Amino acid sequence: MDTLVEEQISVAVSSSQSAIDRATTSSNQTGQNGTAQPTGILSASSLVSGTQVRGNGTILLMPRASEKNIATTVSSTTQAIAVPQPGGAVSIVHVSIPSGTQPMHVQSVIQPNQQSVIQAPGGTGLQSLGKNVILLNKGSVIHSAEGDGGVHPVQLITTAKGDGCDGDGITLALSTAEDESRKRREILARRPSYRKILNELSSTEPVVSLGTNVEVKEESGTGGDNIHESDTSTALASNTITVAGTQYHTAQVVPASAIQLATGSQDGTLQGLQTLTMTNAGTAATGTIVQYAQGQDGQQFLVPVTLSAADLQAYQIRTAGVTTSTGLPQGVVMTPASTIQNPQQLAEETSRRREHRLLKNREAAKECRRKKKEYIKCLENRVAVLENQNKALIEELKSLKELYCQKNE
DNA sequence: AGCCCTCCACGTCAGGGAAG
DNA sequence: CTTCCCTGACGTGGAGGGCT
Repeated sequence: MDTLVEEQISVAVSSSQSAIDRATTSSNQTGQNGTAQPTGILSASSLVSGTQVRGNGTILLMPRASEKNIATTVSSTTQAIAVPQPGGAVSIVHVSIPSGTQPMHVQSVIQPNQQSVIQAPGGTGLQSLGKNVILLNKGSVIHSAEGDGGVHPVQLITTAKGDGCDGDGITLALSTAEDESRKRREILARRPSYRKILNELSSTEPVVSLGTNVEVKEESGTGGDNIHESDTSTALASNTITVAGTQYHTAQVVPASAIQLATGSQDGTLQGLQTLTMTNAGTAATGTIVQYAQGQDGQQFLVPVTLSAADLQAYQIRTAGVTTSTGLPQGVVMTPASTIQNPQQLAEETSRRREHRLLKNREAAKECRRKKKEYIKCLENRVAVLENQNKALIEELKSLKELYCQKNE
């Protein structure tokens, strides 16, 4: 379970010397695209120094040093508050911001690189909140309970890469009144898409994938096999692989070239020279492999196979037991291209493909479980925030009822 | 200590969906 | 259509706790 770090931060905002960085905005901001934006929009360009606008859609306003109790003066303009959490612990942050005559309380659960929910229950209204709290990751939800008890969603407009902007531009805009109720329902009812969340999560993390440079590592517990595979980004040479005492030779990749085959006699003397021209119709990503193996009857096969880049990564062939002084097996028998006639070879190829698939699936399953756990964590955080919000709304309703009763008396 | 239960992580299989 | 990736489902083994 996550350790919830509860912090109490009392914040009064000053105009210039506050320990928190502030993002200021005016009622007529000019956005990054140069167009005028409506009131209440906080654009990335308005952020003051110390503010980090991250590529993953996070605006992080760093408090200076480790100050947590900040005494500043009230400002009528925007204040942005950020609370970094070392170690990635979930923090519940309560912030009191003087706004006019009444303090506004903001509480949030913030988790690095995850969806966060920032909420500000209270009667101070959305206008203040919309200008005050900016710390969110992509996909975050910001709620503000207005005095009427309604919950106002704050629309997050993120100019992502590919839409013509630089990818760092993030604007926070208040939604229009006609959208509010609909969006409120959507935000509250929306079950975050598992896949979407995971995509967003993965976009903020270095992706570990099996690229073209595959490093094959066999687990020590699986028979102690020790496989070394050549880096396929380089030209493949003939390498020797020892697996469980059996020697394997990696194939020689011949890209659209001629192959010279020298067959030797039993005593190893050079009897003749055969030249095979193998045309490689594939792209540069493909290669022609000449593989040779010794069948159960001692007959040896030479099998040219055109492989894709993926296949080249892990390709290996089994050598014949005895080779001549030329380095080529004795009694070479040519087989048609892409036709593996040796049952043993076929079985090995099938086994190799299966092992490769299982390895991939193993990794995928691990990744899937990891993402699922993160997703569940995210849901738990959201539940916690919504419960707090619900509690705050109930309290607000209670106080409003009391106020109403007092007025009527 | 031995047994049982639960939880957790893992590997594998199967099926669906996306991409080429 | 094929290939690859993702994910639910299932089985397995280890760890930890409770009970006898």
